[in-house]
Amino acid sequence: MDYRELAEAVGPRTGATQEWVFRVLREGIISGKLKGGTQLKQDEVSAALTVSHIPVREALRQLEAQGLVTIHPNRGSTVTQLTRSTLEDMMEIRASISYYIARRAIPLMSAEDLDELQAVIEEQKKATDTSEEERLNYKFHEVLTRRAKNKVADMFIELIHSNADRYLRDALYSDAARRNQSVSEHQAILDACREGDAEKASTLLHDHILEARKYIPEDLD
Amino acid sequence: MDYRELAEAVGPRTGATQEWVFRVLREGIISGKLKGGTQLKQDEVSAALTVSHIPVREALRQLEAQGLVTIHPNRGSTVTQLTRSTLEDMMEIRASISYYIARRAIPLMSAEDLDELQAVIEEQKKATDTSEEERLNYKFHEVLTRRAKNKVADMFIELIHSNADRYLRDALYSDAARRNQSVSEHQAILDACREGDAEKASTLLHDHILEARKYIPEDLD
DNA sequence: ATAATATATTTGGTATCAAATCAACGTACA
DNA sequence: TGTACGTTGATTTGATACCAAATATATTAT
Repeated sequence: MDYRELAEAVGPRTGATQEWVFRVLREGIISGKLKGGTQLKQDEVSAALTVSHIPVREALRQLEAQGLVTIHPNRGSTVTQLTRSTLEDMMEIRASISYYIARRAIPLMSAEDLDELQAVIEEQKKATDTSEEERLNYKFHEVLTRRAKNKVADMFIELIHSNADRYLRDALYSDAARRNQSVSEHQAILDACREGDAEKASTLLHDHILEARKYIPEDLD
Repeated sequence: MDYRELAEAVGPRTGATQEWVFRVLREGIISGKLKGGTQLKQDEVSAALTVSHIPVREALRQLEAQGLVTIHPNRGSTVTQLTRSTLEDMMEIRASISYYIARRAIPLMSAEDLDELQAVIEEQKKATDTSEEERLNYKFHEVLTRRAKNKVADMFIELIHSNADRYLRDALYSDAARRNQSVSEHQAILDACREGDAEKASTLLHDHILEARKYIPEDLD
């Protein structure tokens, strides 16, 4: 893997070197360019990014703490390879937290919030390429999450997102049938929000997220 | 703060230095010996533990990723000081995840599991000192969590535990009334498990955990 | 063929120096 | 008076050079 290519996508080194290395590797992993199992040799990374091995080590430790990298003591680091089972676990927790989020968020939602969600759905209907679809899907859930005003929920959802979605992307956004179903589920959730039926909306959101379990790749483990 | 004292409590340096420093600081923070807001100067720590500043920095980065330490760029690190609001957020997410955990765990519980939970409750009734009470309370929830077999739930619950409980300890275990209430709630949860009523047990557990919100110290923020 | 040993590679750690950052303080100037 | 501007000092941050420990690979001897 060409780390310099990843670095360019992230932009020039601003602020702390460690933080920059962290962002470069993180983006590489989340985007899927660095696949699960890839070895991340300290000297290779530091040479490619023209930094010393010190900030690289720190970046790797941080990535490990977020689950994105697995450090095998004295044997190097690899991009974390998730198992089917762990991905299932993540989807179930994401669904549970999202249920809570919706229960919290819906009573707090303004007309503008509902319009914003509707606008996202309209964009989704027109979306063409995969990355646009992914961005909009993220946006829909992000608007809901933000409204619940729970920082810990935000963090956990973001953590699951950064770890899991690189495995789900292909399956979730490749076929049109799945995409249409997802958008109409979003519409149903929004409709329930409009009716002020928090219980219904929360349950729909919960089940909508659990759907992703069906799209976990077969060829893991 | 005397870091060497903390180091002794953790034990001798085995394996990687970085890992040892991490454990020393982590234990210090979780136990409450290092209070929120305490400055953690790299040179001070590295001098006290007779290691270089490199493993200290790595340990601090990891602790930051877990929320236990806050790094102010170029201005040093402090033990994270949680706000009331964040603690409330944590309790609500802990309750939501625990609801899921109970729903999952109860159908999987064997007679031995139920006996184990009952045994913990009996011990709780006899417990004298605070640290024993805390250990048993942790144990009760840990048995349930373990049975749900969801690694991500384990991690998140553990993360919240390590961040929040140092703030709740005093209030939760100081007065006897609260303690008795907690134990009888555990009993009610176990009874519902015995009846195989997962919905009831889950709801009881959820509300039991939310109770902790009432015991968040006033003097935060 | 297999066990033991040597060699190379990689990680982990230390010492030391240089640079960057930021707070705090003080001074000049409007 | 009080705001703006430097200066100073403490501290973090990063780099370089070097070494030690662990692991993997190759080689040799039995």
